[in-house]
Amino acid sequence: MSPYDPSAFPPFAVTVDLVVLTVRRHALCTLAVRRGEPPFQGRWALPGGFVRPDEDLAGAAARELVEETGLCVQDPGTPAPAPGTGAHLEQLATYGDPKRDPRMRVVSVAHLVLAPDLPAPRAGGDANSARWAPVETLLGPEGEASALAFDHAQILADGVERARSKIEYSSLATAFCPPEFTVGELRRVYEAVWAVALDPRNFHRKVTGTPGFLVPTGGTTTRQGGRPAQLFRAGGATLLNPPMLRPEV
Amino acid sequence: MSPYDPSAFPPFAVTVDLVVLTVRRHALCTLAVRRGEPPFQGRWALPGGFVRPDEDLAGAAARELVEETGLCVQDPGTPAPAPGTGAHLEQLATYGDPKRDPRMRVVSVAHLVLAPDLPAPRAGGDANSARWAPVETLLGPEGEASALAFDHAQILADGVERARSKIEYSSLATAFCPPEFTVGELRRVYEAVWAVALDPRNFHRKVTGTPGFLVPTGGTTTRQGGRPAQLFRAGGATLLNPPMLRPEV
DNA sequence: AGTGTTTATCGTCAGGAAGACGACTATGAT
DNA sequence: ATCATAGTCGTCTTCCTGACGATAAACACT
Repeated sequence: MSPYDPSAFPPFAVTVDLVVLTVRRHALCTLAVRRGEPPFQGRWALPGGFVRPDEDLAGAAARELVEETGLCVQDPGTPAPAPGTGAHLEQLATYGDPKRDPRMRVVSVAHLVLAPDLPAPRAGGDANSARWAPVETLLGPEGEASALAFDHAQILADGVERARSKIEYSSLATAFCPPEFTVGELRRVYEAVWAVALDPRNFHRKVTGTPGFLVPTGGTTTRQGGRPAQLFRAGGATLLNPPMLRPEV
Repeated sequence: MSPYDPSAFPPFAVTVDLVVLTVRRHALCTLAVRRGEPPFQGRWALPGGFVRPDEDLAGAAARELVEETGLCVQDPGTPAPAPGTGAHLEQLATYGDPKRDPRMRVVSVAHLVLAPDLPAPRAGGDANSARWAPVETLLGPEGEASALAFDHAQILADGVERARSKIEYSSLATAFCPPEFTVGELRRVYEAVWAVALDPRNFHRKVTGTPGFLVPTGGTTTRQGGRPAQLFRAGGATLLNPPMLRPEV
């Protein structure tokens, strides 16, 4: 058989699933929707849906994101024209185990979205309920009652690990922040994503000393209490060199 | 419409494509096959083929790899039982632009394979010709006559970039080496993949000083000429911390 | 007004890692 | 014997980080 015979191919369903991460109340949270139908009816799952015949994968992911959250995505691939605006979206990995969906053969292209803290999930489309859940809860002990549907626990774990490692060597952590933010707010993002405590003084030295990472806006804020802090925007740099080091243990 | 209605979904063809990288004569090379039929007849392309209804994505990639090269893959996920044996395989990314194949909607899950230098590509299966080509050649100037079919130039570029960055912080470079190798051979792998020159003394200090990276076998070899060099096997460590630094510029 | 608390920011110091590079060693080739 | 080639061990300087002291500027009390 020809490896590219277009007339005889096994048909697959292709979906996109979304790992939408944000930082809420010092914890890394993800968007979960409750399934309204079998299989896994009533269980939590990652948002997602079928790819349409005429859209590409990133487009399908962006569409699902708007439908579920109202969030707009910075043009993928293009360096953000207005850093801090909108969310970051990237492809995560593809999951295609023959048995991952009991009904049929579904290949799901998972995407990772990093978003600033949002007011509240609007249950758009057909999702009759949606919520931000701490990833600790969803990935907690094995066999948890709150376990995610399908292989979504694995997808979420992969997405979280991707985010954890990517903020080491890129400026992506700013995607969790509003357009203007303080060094302390950025530090709390790192602390939430890595679930560690960082030294405020060394962190400040590191981020302000990395060229192109942060651009001072001139303003200050006191919204965190304490001494007023300088406000920054994300700079043009996307890669951190040397990287931010994740503490051991 | 329900996002998971199994009865009405747009059918896609799902394929795997392989970026098989190796180091030959101090150059990073990839496996290319010549297409025997339209579209892109006579052009070079990455090896690949349809995913079968009952196999998972990594399994399809491993099967295609055996068909094309005879190469066996270490059980993916499992830490290599015999490091240096077989090839490393991992998922790279998924390409699903609606127009990427002019005939039909094809979503391709690209995989990356790192292999030691192999004798010669055996044109297995139906590939009437296959060769190792330096990635420089295939990715050279835009609009080259030798350009790859479909979006395979993009896939290859992504695979090369993945390999280049992954040998920074992992011990994956040993996947390009035979089971036993010298520090100099490993250094030449880094030099070929990164296309840079590295200081032999600092490189030696770095790799021998990283716990778990290299295990001396006791033997020595002189196959490179010059003073006999110690032979090593890949150690159990998979992550390099701190990473190997890629020289700037 | 004064005191404590919180957060931000600057500075100092010691230790580790890396780049540059000198020196020596052990082979084969001429 | 001499040279060329590769491998291996050291040294020195520089940069970065982690640990942590000290000061600054706001707010909440009393």
